Parts: sequence; structure tokens; C-alpha cells
Amino acid sequence: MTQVTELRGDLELWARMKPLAESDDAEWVNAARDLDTWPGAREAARLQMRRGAAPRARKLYSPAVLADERDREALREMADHGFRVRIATTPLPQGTFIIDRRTIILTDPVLPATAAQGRRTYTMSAAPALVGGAYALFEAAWESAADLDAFLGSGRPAIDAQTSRVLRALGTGVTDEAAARQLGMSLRTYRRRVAELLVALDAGSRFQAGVRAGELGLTRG
Amino acid sequence: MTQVTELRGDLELWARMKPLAESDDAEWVNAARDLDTWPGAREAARLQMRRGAAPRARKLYSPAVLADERDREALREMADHGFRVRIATTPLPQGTFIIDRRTIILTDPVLPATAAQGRRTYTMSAAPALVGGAYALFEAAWESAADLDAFLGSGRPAIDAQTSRVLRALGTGVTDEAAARQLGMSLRTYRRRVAELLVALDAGSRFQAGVRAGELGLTRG
DNA sequence: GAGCCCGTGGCAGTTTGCTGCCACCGGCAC
DNA sequence: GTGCCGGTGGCAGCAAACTGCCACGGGCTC
Repeated sequence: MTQVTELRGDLELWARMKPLAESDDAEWVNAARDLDTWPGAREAARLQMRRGAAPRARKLYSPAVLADERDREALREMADHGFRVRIATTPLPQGTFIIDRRTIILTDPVLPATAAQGRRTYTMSAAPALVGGAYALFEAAWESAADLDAFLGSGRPAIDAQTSRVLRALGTGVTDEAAARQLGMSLRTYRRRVAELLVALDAGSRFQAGVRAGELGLTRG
Repeated sequence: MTQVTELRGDLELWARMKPLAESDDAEWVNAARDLDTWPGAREAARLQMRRGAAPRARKLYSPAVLADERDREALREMADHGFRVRIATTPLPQGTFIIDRRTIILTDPVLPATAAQGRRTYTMSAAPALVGGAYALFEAAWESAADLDAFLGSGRPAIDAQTSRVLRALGTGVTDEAAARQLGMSLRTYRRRVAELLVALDAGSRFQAGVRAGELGLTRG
């Protein structure tokens, strides 16, 4: 039987987390929907930033985390302190921590019954199989996620309905003329949209714009 | 205490797996390094294909799986039978199965001690937190992995040292002239390389090639 | 109504990308 | 040596892309 512990409530979680957070040079890896995976998440991050132990921390969030202005600032701060922050294209409903490739902590899914009690539970384990498997998946998700800068720095705003159709047309590899005809607009207007896209994606060429779009997953929408 | 079971040996694994494999309409999700995650993997896949229950199966492999010619064929066959197959850019050292979002089975890391015994072990659990967490990570990894066709149909062979430099140059968004000068080759040769890349990536335009390259992660090497 | 703004489209001119043709050069076989 | 071959580069011509300019039309205020 492998050891898996259920942690009831945030106090218990914090009791387990703190000694780990205080040990220097530990590798922290975290996937979550937003910055409030658990009540102490922000504080823990701040603690780590102060200790300067951040370079070995990786944080993977879903795009939802960018919705709030203050959250975006918090992310910037984390990045400035050496955290590596990336944004995945999926919701990441459940939070995951992997510490030093040895310990894994997961937020339990919020069931109506549990929510009513108002006490969140967490699952913790040090079983190599569980930790290793989760780490491998995290690595795969991390590898292809977009860097925070790519999301904040470059143009998110570009995607109104029409521009998005232009983007997809570009992705099919047809000529401007064919694409414009297909979308029912003039060649001139089509190229206007393309030019706007290049600006929005901060790209100097169509190729670069394609790379950006591909990395940001804009062509799959 | 949450229930996590260690399965010792392939027979025990098969005993647990089989009833799940035989139930129709189950969602199978699998991340692994290659087709031999466990001894019965190929057979199990074949079983599923025969039952036509494949459309709800997703398989995520590391690029290593493409090394062998027969493996590539096996992948094609799976794809033809409705399996959705994608290739991630990371090694995925540990195999992971998630069945119906309720059960998770992981291959244990192969330790020297265990290897000597010649008996592989697996870890199985139905704890919602573990399954849900792994599922979320899988989803994120899946979302940004490249489709099998993108890897097989298009050109993997393209990436010799020089072509790769051309690719990076393209990614910086400079003009052909500047890029050629920078790489110390003539404009003509540079464009030859670009044209070869377009063919290799099966792209009809530079934009499309950029998207492909971005999705395949070729620009990060 | 006049005047204005904004988005669209046409046109023309320029730049950039793309490619077929040929010439050159180094390596190799004979 | 001659001949062949594969890779390279220059040139020219063409196609595609980019952009500045202006005109037209709808919606708006006044």
C-alpha cells in the first residue's frame, strides 16, 4: 500500500507546506487555474520571492489568471523575481504542486458536499510513481505553454471575429486573393487585417506572425 | 486515507485492466514514451480497435515512438481506427492511463533494484484528486501537442544544422536579405532553404510554415 | 441640408518573395 | 587530362505582398 495522505483544511496544508517552503534550493513546480489555488498561495509565493529561491520555481497557469489586473501585476512580480511563469491554453481546474520531484500536493475537486462544509481538502503523496507520472505530464504541458511575456507583451487584443477569420485563412496557406474572396472582402481590406495582425503580434514578417500565432494557439480556436 | 493500490507484475495489471477495457464507451486517455509502456499495451490497443470503441481514446507519445518503422505503422493503424494520436515534445518517461476520468494507472519508475527482479510494478488509484489532477495536466499537455499527421506527413527530415539556422532566422522576422547576410550565404541559397522548408512542412505560404514550425516547437531548439 | 468621421475598396507604385536558367567551382571517377 | 555531379551564386522575370493615396458611402452631429 502506498502512502497517500488527505489533508483536511488549509491549516493542515500549511503545516506540511511550510517546512518544504523553507528549505532552500528546492524545486517547486506548480500548475493551477489561478493565483488562489489555496488561501495561502499568494503568501507562500511572496515568502519564496523574499528568500530569492525563485529560479527553480515554475508556474503554469490557465489564461483565466490574466483576467484580473492585479493578478497580472502579481504575475509580473513573480517573473521579475525569477519565477518562470507560463500560460497554458486549458482550464487546469485542479491545482498541483510538485516539490523537488519527491512530493506532490493536489487540491481536491470541489464537490457540492465539501463546499457546503466550507473546508477544502488536499491530497498529498510521496509515492514515486505518482510524483513521477505527474511530473512527466507537467513537463509536457510546460514545454509547449506560452511564456508570460508572449501573452502580456504582445497583442492579445487583436482577436475580434473578423480578424480571427483572417488568421485562420492565413493558416490554410492560400494566397491573399483567394482568402479575400473566400471571406467576402476586398483584397485591400484583407491585407489591412493582415497588417494589423502583424502589428498586434509584434511580428516583422508573416512567418514570424505564424510562429507567434501557433505558439499562442490562436490558430486552433 | 485514500485508496492507492500497487500492482505487482503484468498479470495483476492485466487482471485490473481487462474489465475496464471491455466496457464499452469508456474514455481512455494515455500518455507514454512509446508503445511498450507495459507488455500488454499493443494487444490491449488491438482489442480496443476491434471493438470499434476507439473514438474516445486519446494517446500522447513522446517523439521517441517514431524512431521505429513498425511503430510508426502501428500508430497509423491506431489513427485509422479512430484513436486520436498526438506527439509531445518531451520524453514522458512514465506511462499514464486515465480511464473514464475515474481510474488512473501509472507505470512505476524503473529502479535498478526493481529491474533486477524483472518484475514491473504499477500504481493504481481511483482517488478523485489524483485522477482529476492528472487529467488536468494531461489535458494541458494534449492541447498543445502536435497531431500525428503533422509529424509523419510533413517533414521531420528537414532539420539539418543549416536549415535549422534558416528557421531561426525566419523566426526573427527580418528580411531575407538581412538573414542571408547574417548567415553568410547568398540570397539565392537562403531562399532555396526557405523553399525547402515550405515543402518539408507542407506549407503553402510562409505564414502557414510559421504556424507549423511553432506548433511543432521547431523554433525553440 | 452641410460637414464630419470611419470603414471600405480601387489603383498604382514599391518592395519582397519566389523560381527558372545558366555559370562557376570543388570533388570524384575514369 | 575529360567528363560528371552536387552545391552554390548571380541574374532576370514574375508573382505575391505591402502601402500611400484618394474616392465613395453610411452614419453621425449640428
